[in-house]
Amino acid sequence: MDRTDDSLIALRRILRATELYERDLASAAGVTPAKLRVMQIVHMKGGWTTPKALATQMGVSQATITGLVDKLAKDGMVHRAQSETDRRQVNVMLTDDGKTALDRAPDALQQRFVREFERLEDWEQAQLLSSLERVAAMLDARDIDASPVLTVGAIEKDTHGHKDPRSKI
Amino acid sequence: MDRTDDSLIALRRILRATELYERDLASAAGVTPAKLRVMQIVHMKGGWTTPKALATQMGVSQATITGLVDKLAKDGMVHRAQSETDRRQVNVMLTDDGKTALDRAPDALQQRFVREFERLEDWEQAQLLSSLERVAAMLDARDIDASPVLTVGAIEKDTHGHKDPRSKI
DNA sequence: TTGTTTCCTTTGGTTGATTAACTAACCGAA
DNA sequence: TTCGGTTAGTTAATCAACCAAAGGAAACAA
Repeated sequence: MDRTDDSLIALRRILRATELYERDLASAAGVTPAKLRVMQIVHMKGGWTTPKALATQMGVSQATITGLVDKLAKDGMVHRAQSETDRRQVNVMLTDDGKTALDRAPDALQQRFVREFERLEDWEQAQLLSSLERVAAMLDARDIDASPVLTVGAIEKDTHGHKDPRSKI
Repeated sequence: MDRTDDSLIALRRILRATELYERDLASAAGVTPAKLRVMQIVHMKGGWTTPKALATQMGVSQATITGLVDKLAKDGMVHRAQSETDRRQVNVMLTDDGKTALDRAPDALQQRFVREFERLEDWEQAQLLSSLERVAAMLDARDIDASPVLTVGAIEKDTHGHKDPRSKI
């Protein structure tokens, strides 16, 4: 019985599946994964956002965002426009082509997860959620720092105070 | 209470933690993630293996492995030796320096998971394992030969029918 | 006004990946 | 035994995605 190894294997399968889906998704939309991520975030933010916000959310430097937006602009997926309120800022907006491309890339992984998840019994959903949050806490150093000793009772509250507004899969 | 959303968020945190960890490794001790992965696999295989096996396991092309092994050899972490049984083959072996470096650059993320996991009660381990395997099955129906090395980079034994082996989230 | 900070781009890299073309070695069948 | 096909690995050219450092320009604070 090697539960630790089996758990690691399961975890890795989850990561691997996500990776593969991300790639399929991107090729369905005709862009690379990183560019698709930019477009998804722009869409999620209501159609426009700034390079700064993109860099923060994606966890990369602004220089990287400049490069990605350059390519997306050349592909006609987004366009830049100077902010009227702060002329240092640039607004990155989806073009109609960009929106069309996004539509062609439905989030298959998320859809599949949601479909399967909602088919589960109530108690199964609760257990899965609790387990996932626990694993997330185990891997996410910020939570470890915040509460170094995890107890069963701590599971419920350990996502509160999580500032980082991250996207779903 | 939206369990589906919360589960997706937890999943995303798991992916995110892995992603960030891999990047952090790059800045630590000069060991880049891809090179470390090569060394881990060589170690796992008992101290030596071939470029072909590395390419298959990591899901990248042989040319990529050549490049990585080149750099590792230049760094003095591995060395090449022609196989005696098949002179087309090259054996990639860890040097003493390589072994030392592996010890010094442990897989912090995996270690953290293992440490936390093994601190859990027996029934908690069982529940976590069952949940992880369930999620893995939900996301990935394929049968992947996964080894217990927790990295985003793929380890896939059977890449047949997989035309485009890329990596990196 | 002047100095500082913020937002973004430019420049000049590195890493990790690809494909295509090539060499060398093995292997099976005529 | 030698020819043709397959396999293993390297080389070369290229690309995507990242970064750090060094700006420019606008906003802000003193």
